[in-house]
Amino acid sequence: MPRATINDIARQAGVSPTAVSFAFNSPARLSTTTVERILAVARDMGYMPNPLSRGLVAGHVGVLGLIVPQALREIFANPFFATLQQGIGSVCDEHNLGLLTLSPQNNSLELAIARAPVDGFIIVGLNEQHHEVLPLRKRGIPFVIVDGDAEIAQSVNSADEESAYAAAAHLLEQGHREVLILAFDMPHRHLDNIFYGVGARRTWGYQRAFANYGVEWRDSWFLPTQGSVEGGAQRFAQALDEGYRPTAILTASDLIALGVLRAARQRGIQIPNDLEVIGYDDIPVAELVSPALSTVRQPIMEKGRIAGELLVAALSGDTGAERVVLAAELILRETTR
Amino acid sequence: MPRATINDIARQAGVSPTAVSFAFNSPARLSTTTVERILAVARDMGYMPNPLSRGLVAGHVGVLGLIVPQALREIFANPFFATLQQGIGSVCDEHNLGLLTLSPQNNSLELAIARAPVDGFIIVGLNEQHHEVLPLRKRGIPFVIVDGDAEIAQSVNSADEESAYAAAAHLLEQGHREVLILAFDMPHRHLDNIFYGVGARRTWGYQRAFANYGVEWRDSWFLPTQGSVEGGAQRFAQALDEGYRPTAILTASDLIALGVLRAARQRGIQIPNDLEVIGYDDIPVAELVSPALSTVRQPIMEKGRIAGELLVAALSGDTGAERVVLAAELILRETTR
DNA sequence: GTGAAAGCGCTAACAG
DNA sequence: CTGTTAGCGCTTTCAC
Repeated sequence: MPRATINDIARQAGVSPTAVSFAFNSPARLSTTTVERILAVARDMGYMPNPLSRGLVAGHVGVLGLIVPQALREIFANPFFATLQQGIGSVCDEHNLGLLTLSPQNNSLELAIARAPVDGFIIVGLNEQHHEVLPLRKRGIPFVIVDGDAEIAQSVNSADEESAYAAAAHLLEQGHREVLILAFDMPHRHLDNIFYGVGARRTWGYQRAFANYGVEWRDSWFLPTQGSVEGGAQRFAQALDEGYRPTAILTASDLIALGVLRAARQRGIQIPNDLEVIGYDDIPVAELVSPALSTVRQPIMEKGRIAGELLVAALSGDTGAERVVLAAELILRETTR
Repeated sequence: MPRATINDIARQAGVSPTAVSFAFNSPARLSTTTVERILAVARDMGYMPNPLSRGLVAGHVGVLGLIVPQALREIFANPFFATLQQGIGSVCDEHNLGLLTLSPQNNSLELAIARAPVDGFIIVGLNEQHHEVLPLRKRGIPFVIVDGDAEIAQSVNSADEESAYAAAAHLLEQGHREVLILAFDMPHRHLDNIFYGVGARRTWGYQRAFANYGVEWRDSWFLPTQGSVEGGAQRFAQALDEGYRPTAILTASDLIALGVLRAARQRGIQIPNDLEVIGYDDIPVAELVSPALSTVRQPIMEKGRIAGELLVAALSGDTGAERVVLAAELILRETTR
């Protein structure tokens, strides 16, 4: 049976559809008895106003969209996103909003964006100029970029270049010269931003450190790695098999670093004695594992909270174009000496 | 500036709105040149069909709703939900759906449900008869219950009674008689199901074990606890302050158990020598912490996947009423002797 | 190959 | 205090 509509209720209660609408939205405008009668009928017939129709008329639906160029399955497996979502979620909680998490549909983020019943977007890991993001700019929908470059839109980033520099500098300072870098791996379909954004900024930081310490930069020691524990473990094992003999490793995320730790253990490599490892993010498990992971801490939750707040502000017409950059700091634990 | 509508595009391209619609949805019905012209204009003006209007007409929006009676902030901080969402997410990935996570709005889940632009719901931790869920049954919207009782709706649960029995029995078998239970704490507004659902089933399991081993059941040793590390730590510390001297503890979740571990360490209590602890869930960190947590493993991801699949099936008219119960098993690690 | 018109379910002027 | 009416933006028969 099809859902009851406002007209069904109106007919059943012997009133006009308007009256039913009022009963739900501005009960004060109806007599108490009418409201009660209408609500009773509605409850009886299991009626609820259709959120789509309502949203269509109202011009908003009370949902924020979170867009990430990865499968949902991967997003929810990643503590970085869990923490980011906590930040965004805290804003949603305050404003009675829902959070819709979206990933590419049929390999197209643009498609996912086009179909999303939301009031605005938070986009992670893509630049404003990205071809799948561009349409949003022309369309009037508010969005904020997290971990990506933006010149017009609002954005929230952390100090990637500086913190990457600090991590690399620390290792070089200790005398390391065989430093392997397990960097982010961008899927081909998103390749147009490989030279920008978070990955690029961190790379610049690494390169600046190498230059500063007079150490030769070798592209062959810069390996794109899938951003998971599994990915880190595999990439590191493969590197060993290929003959790499690093004395230190920098990774694009803690998840990757955790994979390195695991693979190292399996191969009998002592950490930090044989190999020093520095991760990135400082996700909660970083300090729980043993040895505890040295890493770069970025304020992920804060990132989410700020992104959420900027978006909510934009939704209510506040059209500033803030570009927030949060500080990040090197945390030395037990995977460095 | 307001967003461009289908009419704007039609006017600009010198065609009817119908033609524009066709250009997007059934390009075959238009001449190639017309389609191109329309699409060009659309791209130019940054036009995208409004998902709400489209959903209103089509009768679906491509979004699954996940309803949990907790704040979003808490949901995303909880590895149980992260894993559950991985399961649901894998189904969404396959079917090109988005996942909308919702929590109570103005303290009302019903309100959140009413406003959600989704095709169906997955409801966690509430029974079918719950007053905030009941309206869904009358309304024609498909939903599946996870971790809750259902007689009419579909549901996915794990073997709570049996696994709780196993955990308690293990401790009693070892000779423990001072067993503290840190159970789920249900917010007042959801009190109407405190005697049902997951919490109740586990309690029955505990009680059956106590009876079986001839150990007296004391309600005062059954303490509702907020389901977080913090909650577990506080509740345990408080219990100690109140004079409880347990030799073993059963907790409703690993998060709570982690809190117990932390508080125990602060007070110099040796685990497992002074105190044995068994958690519940087997979230990923459970085996990473030290000492590694003994716990009851339930297949959380599988739970999510099955719930997602049941819902997707229901969406396409498959109106079975499955009640799935997954196995759970006791995993003994280092917090038990 | 293209357009007119009706309607999805709801809200909000505007009358009465 | 209540109802009439006109859309919100889109899709979709059904004609032309």
